[in-house]
Amino acid sequence: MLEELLEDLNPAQREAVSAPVGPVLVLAGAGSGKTRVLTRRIAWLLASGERPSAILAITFTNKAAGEMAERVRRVVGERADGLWVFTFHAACARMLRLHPELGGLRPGWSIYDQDDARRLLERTIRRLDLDTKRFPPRAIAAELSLAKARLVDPERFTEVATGLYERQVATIYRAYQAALREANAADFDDLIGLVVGGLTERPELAEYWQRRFRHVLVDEFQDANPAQHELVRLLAREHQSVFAVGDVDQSIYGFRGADPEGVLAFEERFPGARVVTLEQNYRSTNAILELANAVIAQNRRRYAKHLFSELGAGEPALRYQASDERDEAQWVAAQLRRLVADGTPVDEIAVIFRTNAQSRPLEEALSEAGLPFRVVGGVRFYERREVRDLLAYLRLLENPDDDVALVRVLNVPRRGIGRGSEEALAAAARLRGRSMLRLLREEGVGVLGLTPRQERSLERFVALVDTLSDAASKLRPAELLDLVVAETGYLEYLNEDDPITVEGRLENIAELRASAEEFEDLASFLERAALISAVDEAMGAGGVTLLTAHAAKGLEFDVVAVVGLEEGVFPHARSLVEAEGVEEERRLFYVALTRARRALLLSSARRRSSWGEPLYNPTSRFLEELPTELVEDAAVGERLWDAPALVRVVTPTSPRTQRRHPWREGQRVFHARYGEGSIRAVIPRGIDEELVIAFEGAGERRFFASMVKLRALEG
DNA sequence: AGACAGCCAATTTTT
DNA sequence: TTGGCTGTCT
Repeated sequence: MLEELLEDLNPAQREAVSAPVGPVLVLAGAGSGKTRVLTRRIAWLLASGERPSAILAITFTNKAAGEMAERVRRVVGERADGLWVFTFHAACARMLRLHPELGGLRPGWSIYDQDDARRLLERTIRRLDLDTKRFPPRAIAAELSLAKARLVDPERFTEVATGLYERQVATIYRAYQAALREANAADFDDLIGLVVGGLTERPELAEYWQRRFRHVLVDEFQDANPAQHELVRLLAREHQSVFAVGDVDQSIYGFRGADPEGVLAFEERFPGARVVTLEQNYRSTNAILELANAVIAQNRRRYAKHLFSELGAGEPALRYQASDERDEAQWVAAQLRRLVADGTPVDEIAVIFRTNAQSRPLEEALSEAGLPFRVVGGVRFYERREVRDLLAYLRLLENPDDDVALVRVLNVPRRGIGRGSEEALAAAARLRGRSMLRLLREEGVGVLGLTPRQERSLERFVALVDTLSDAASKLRPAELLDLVVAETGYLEYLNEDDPITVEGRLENIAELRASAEEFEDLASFLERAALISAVDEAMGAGGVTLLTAHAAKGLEFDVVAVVGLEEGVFPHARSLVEAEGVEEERRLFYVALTRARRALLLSSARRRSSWGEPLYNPTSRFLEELPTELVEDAAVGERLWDAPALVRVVTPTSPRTQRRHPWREGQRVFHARYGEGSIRAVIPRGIDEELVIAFEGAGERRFFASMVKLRALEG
């Protein structure tokens, strides 16, 4: 049984998987099978008789966590039940959900994502009478995030603050943390920080978790920040069984506090650690690996490592210098079209750029070339306004102290509660030391000194929230969501607000409902909604993938085009003035190159307009670093019309445009809340339909067919 | 309270 | 170029 788990592994992979229990560091080059090693190690531990619930496997993305759980399950089946395979944030959220006191939180606490955190921070800055020009919330948020990543709390921040500016930031930090606490909320960084704090200061809880997790495994270890390193250290304190897999050469999140030095310090932190290096690559041709090796060899701070593969010599990279970004995009499109005509599937192709802003000309050129494509990481699902609005309602029901959620929904849909009312409410709440909703409930609107009209609006809002609250404990999350939509008149609001976008927004709400459907309790649904970025949601549809180098990490494609190889673009201008900046950019370029299995296209533009202004950047230094014998220059002027006609183009279709149920007038239906009724009218609304249903006792109600949960009755 | 026009600023970003 | 915010007008 144990031996079986090692059969198809190479010697280095075997050594890692079967290492005796204790600290193990696996330095895994790109494409060297690190996920396979990690999942096999979990299977190995289970096969050795370890309980699943004693194992905590940590990743950075939900996608990676999902894949790992899936792969473990494939190997060990139901013996994987009870295993914790989570992101750092999800693992901490789960611990805090089980033990809110670990982080000084009360049950029902909220997770604030970047947007919520930024809003709270902005309010905090204004409240301190500081200028948001001088203290831009975005920049301050980044600074505080970095501080938290380094476990610098407000007290420590104050101690090390030099100069007036830093001292004021320290004041903001302190006030912001107080505001979070009052709202019974934790931001992303706090999820880690609060658990670390709790494990440090609460021995009885620390003991529980340290006993529970006999083994901690960490993927993408080079991306862990000091707070996360400390978390791993604390969790593994009792058993010292840490299995960390990482590649310093792929550390591309230094700007967010990731600390690849932590990889290098692993052996000090965990004495007696075994270190295994995986250098055999199972992904790319040797030409691609030699290009990547040559680039990364220019970096100083790294463990020397030389990737090789048995997948043949391969073809040199094709390089093209375009006149401008449009020319560049057209060249890429022409090349891709040729490759597709020759049989490369479109979803085995990626175009990688440094910044999202570069995608537009590529989208245009691919459209013109008739190639289907998808852009990864535009506006993300959970960042869409309608999704956030509805989640805010749900959050408020779970956590009445969540002022950020309250402010978000206070006047959405518009109900006559304007800035004046909001400010009066915020001030009064602050003065009386309670949250806004609590103040309204406990003291009424009378204490705010508002006009009768404003008071009435606020009272109506409180009545609405109370109605929803009463239902909250009785309904499943998806049903509660329906109720929120119905009671607030949210669909009508969307339609009035912007009829053009309403169709897409309805789809989003339907999708939110579908994901709510998977949950039995509100807290877990909200936790998931806050922690998932739904990057995965873009995956699946066929087409050329357009994405940033950051988003490309962990993915692989037959063909990769890396565009915009100019000084100031890639490497990014900002990196040129930062210490270690260019080295991180070089790692990013290395990540981009190593995504390719068979072929690489590299391009640059002599002229590129950015924000309307033309820029003339020299070609990227990274291009100069490539071995000349592995780079071939493309013929100048090769264009779309030189490429062969397409054999076939796969056009993505949206599965959600299909109707779920053919509702018809006169149909008898059952609704969980309103009971039995009959359909009075079916009105087409874009891709959706609006149903007018007359209920016995509940009167006439309107729903969108894609969202309402109805059971068809006979007759 | 809400609509609108002008102004400024602008990486990457798993969570 | 876009989007987000501020201040003014209705």
